[in-house]
Amino acid sequence: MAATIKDIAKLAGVSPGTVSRVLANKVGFFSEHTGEKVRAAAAELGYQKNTAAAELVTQQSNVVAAIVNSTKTNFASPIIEGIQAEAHRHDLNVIILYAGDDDSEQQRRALTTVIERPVRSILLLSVDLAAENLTLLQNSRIPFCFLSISFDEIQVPYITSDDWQVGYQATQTLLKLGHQNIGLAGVDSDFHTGRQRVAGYRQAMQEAGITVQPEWIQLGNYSYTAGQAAMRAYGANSGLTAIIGASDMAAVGVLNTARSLGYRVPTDLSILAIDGTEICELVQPALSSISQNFYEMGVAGVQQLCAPGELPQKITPIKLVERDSLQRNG
Amino acid sequence: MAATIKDIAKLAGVSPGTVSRVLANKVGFFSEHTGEKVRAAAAELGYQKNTAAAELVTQQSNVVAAIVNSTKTNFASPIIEGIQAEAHRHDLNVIILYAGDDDSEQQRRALTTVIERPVRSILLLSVDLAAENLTLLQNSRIPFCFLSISFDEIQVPYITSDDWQVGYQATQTLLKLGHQNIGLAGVDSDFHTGRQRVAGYRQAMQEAGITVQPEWIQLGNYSYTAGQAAMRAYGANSGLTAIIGASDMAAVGVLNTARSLGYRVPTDLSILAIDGTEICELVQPALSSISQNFYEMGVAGVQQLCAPGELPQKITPIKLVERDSLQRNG
DNA sequence: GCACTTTACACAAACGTTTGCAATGCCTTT
DNA sequence: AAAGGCATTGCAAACGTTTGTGTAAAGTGC
Repeated sequence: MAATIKDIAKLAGVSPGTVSRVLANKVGFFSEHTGEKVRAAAAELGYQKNTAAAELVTQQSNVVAAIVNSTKTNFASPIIEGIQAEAHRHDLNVIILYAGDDDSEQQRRALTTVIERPVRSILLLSVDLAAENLTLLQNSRIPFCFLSISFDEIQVPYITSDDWQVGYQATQTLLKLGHQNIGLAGVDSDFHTGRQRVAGYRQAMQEAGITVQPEWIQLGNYSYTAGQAAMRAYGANSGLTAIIGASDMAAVGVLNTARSLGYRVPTDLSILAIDGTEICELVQPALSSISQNFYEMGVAGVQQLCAPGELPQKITPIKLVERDSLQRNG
Repeated sequence: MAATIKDIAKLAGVSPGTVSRVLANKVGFFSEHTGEKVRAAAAELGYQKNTAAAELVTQQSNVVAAIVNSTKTNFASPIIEGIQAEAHRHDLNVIILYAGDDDSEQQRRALTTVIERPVRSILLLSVDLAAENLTLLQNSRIPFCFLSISFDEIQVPYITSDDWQVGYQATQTLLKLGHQNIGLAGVDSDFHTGRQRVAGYRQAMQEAGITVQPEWIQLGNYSYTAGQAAMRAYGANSGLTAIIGASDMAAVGVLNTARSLGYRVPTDLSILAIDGTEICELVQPALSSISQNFYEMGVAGVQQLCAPGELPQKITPIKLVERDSLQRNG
């Protein structure tokens, strides 16, 4: 139904090849006169290019796909913004797919819809791919890069913050304020990211000569409810004077539950969030955070995929952002 | 480089046509024996279908595109979840594009990347299309539907809440609690949605016999900063006892700024949010809200596109969700 | 006016599929 | 044994582009 290059050719009285060259603006391949004719015909027919067909013959595409693990993770937004901005600079288009939360079936669906189509490269935002899906991805021979997640067991390109440093610096920040009994809430220990954060935390505590009590580390999945659960586990008489939320959401969970348990924040209890997204500024008191540069991760992700040969694993910087949820102890 | 149907054909010793039929599992068109052979060959070569090529010949696609107006709007998530769920049920794939905030150039980019490719239909989440982009969309002849936005001037399919009712019921809720001086903060009056909310608000006030003071309506773009600005404009001695935030974000802006102005919420000031997303539960006090059923909008959106002939404009229900930010006046 | 280059275009193959049609061979039926 | 039916498969066209090659006409230099 839609007009094709052939319709234009017929209307303008030239060959399809010529139309293609005019529309692609291959200068030097057609006269002023035919250029005019073709463009007029195209406009008259309301021509829309069928890029899929073009990609079929050129065997290349200018779309990069971003697969994100959940609609709920709030840090995906700045990463995507970074991707969009940098993609724009390289004249690439971005499509986004949601892969659900650790649902390997949904992951597979998202993955195949992009693999089966001509996409130039794939960015995976914080998605922990099931083993069979990783093989699928690797077999596709499409360049890819993980963002905001790291691995130790497998050798794949990724860009993320130094999670060990995240844990270490968070803990150091609180130690410097005189805190000794410091909790770590909502962190998961199943994946590399969480393990690294815990390791950084432990190292900082050890250097300060403090023995970490087992109950100080409350595991979870970084969610709001994980933060709530952690705080309930600490209880009203935890003896803690500071808590690190393993994510912003976890920190908010800690904050709200601590309040309902009777803590005043930051007077009785300091809270330090990890991530530093928008949500830190929305709650009161605004949460101080070890902030990741998510935007930069997105930018670096598409750069890495545009300039192969670069080293495949990159670390983006983190920094402490002071807001209102920390207070010196004693 | 990647294996094609021809490679499989060669390896299995059959024709490409047969391979296609086996892989598409067209029963009755091939023998058990060749089925085995072909599948084995496909597996051996790690074959990945080129769906773009297939879509070229069949002239149809199973992907629906969702275009969202910004990475920042927090209600996009539940809509997308609804879309995904319903799309899955119809065996469709979903891709998401970001169109930026009222940036007609970015809109055009997003639009053309989907129009130029075989997509079955397009869902536009809360995006207010520039006139020329609407024409582009309409000329493409791809079925589309707007979500969470409505129009009066133009005749297009959309699914959203009844924004007049939103404004009316929000105001009624506060009136019933005995409030008289009620503000409306952060609403925009440039588009249909905002105008309707204001109209509903005015009607409810008028029915209660209250004259709306001009400064009670503070315009804005539904953002956190719009809420802040509105509350600063009201000031510490506003005379208001209740404020409707035009969105969750605006309501949070109002909340935080009110606090810093010395108001206690809800003791001195009741706040009612519009939207009812997750954020209402994260702040303290948790914000009561007139909640929209965003998930349902997503579901209805893909249903509408799967069953043409349905009426093109649909209203999803709203409801009051009581949390902790409202209090009886006097 | 000849050989040569340049310009401007048409032609056709190719990309990886799907699918209508034709062809083959076997099995029934009469 | 001829005719018809059916199961299985191959062949080739088609989808909408891009692009290398071929070629006629026009321009250039001597």
